[in-house]
Amino acid sequence: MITALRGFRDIWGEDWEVFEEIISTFKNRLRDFNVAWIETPILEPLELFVRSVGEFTDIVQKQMFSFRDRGNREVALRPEGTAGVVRAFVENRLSYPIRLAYFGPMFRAERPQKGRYRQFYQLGVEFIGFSGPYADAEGLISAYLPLKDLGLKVKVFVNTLGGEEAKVKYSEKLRDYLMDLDFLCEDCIRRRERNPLRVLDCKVCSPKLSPPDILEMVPKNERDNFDKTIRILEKYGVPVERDPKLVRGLDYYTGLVFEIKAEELDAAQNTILAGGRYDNLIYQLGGENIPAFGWAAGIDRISLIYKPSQKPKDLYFVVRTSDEYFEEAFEVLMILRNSNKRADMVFEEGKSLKAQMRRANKLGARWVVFVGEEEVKRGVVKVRDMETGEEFITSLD
RNA sequence: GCGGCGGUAGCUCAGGGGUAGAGCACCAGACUGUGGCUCUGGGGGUCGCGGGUUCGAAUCCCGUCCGCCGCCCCA
Repeated sequence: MITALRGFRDIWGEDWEVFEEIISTFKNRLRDFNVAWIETPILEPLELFVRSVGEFTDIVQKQMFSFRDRGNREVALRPEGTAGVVRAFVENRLSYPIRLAYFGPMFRAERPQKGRYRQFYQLGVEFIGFSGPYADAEGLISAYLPLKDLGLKVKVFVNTLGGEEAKVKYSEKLRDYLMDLDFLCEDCIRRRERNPLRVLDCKVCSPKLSPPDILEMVPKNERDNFDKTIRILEKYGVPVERDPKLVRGLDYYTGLVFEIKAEELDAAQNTILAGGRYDNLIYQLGGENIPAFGWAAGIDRISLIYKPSQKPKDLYFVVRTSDEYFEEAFEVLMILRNSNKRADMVFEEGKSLKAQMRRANKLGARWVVFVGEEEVKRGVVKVRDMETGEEFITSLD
């Protein structure tokens, strides 16, 4: 048997319906934010991700599906959505400001786990040409509202990187601070040299730390923006919590960063949506110097906790008393479908009426339509309501 | 990429050197035109795959693939 590759999976039936409900909930809400939808390629030049996500990030260093195509070009399956959308924005010279939204599969060669796949689905937005605290706030609100619509219990964590300079400066200052400590765990001793920001995430060491706060290094205007953004968010009903340790794993973020976590999920996969401001990326990718803000939601993870709405299927199921009336039954089936009814019947021959009824029941049919000698003779059908058991005769709908 | 645990019927799992099991699901019957509930019967597995040990392996050993958990990282 040939099976799917590690970390890749099939999604069908109820699982796919859950996906669709989640996506359409986002679509409905994002419509109110006046977004335009965009579809970009799954395969892009490797260089695009090296330049945007960051050459030294883990994603680029060890998690990309990259290879040479037949023309010997270095290409990669997209590990995230922002790079492609920004590339498309620059390449097609889209007018701005513009709010773009996308949905599609992303690929990362990570170790699979629950809620963590090598092909996973993200729905995201890029608000290009918008800046300032109101823009940051509306961007975050556009992420929060769909999650509320889905009925999820979430917590919003925010922080600011205060611009590229403040980010670098802070990283150095933090390293200095950590170098003087003698109680760090083995992992953190290794981390403090290469990636001091990660030490802040360590479950063991973090509680013992009193690290310098990045806000002390953030320029005053950035700090004012950050404070004002939080005030706006609170005014519009988005409860936020500052997490001074929050730093995103992609290099392109420059200002506000945020993560939304689901309370119902374990820490390993509880971040269901994340994003932030990236004011330099468009310029870095050959465009004008345009500020932007974006986020991406992990649909696979959201589908782990979303409880689908239980809407009954109004399915009509046509049964025949004998295969003699197959043709008439099929005719009824097509009449139902032509009047836009969801309808089905048993196509295998030699199935007893009882077996057909069982099938109808299994598929959750609301109505069963009988076609038999009596009905054919009189040019009518008998309809049974499967919930109440009531039956009635009617001419063809 | 590293560490731990696991893989037996469609699903959830028991069995742990001597003929492959249960529940659920599926199929068919139980007053000859009617589902669900109940009863009866039935089909279905090269016990993840490959190699080794053994008279004999689902069972023990090695490898490998896949899954889950943790690390790393992230949606």
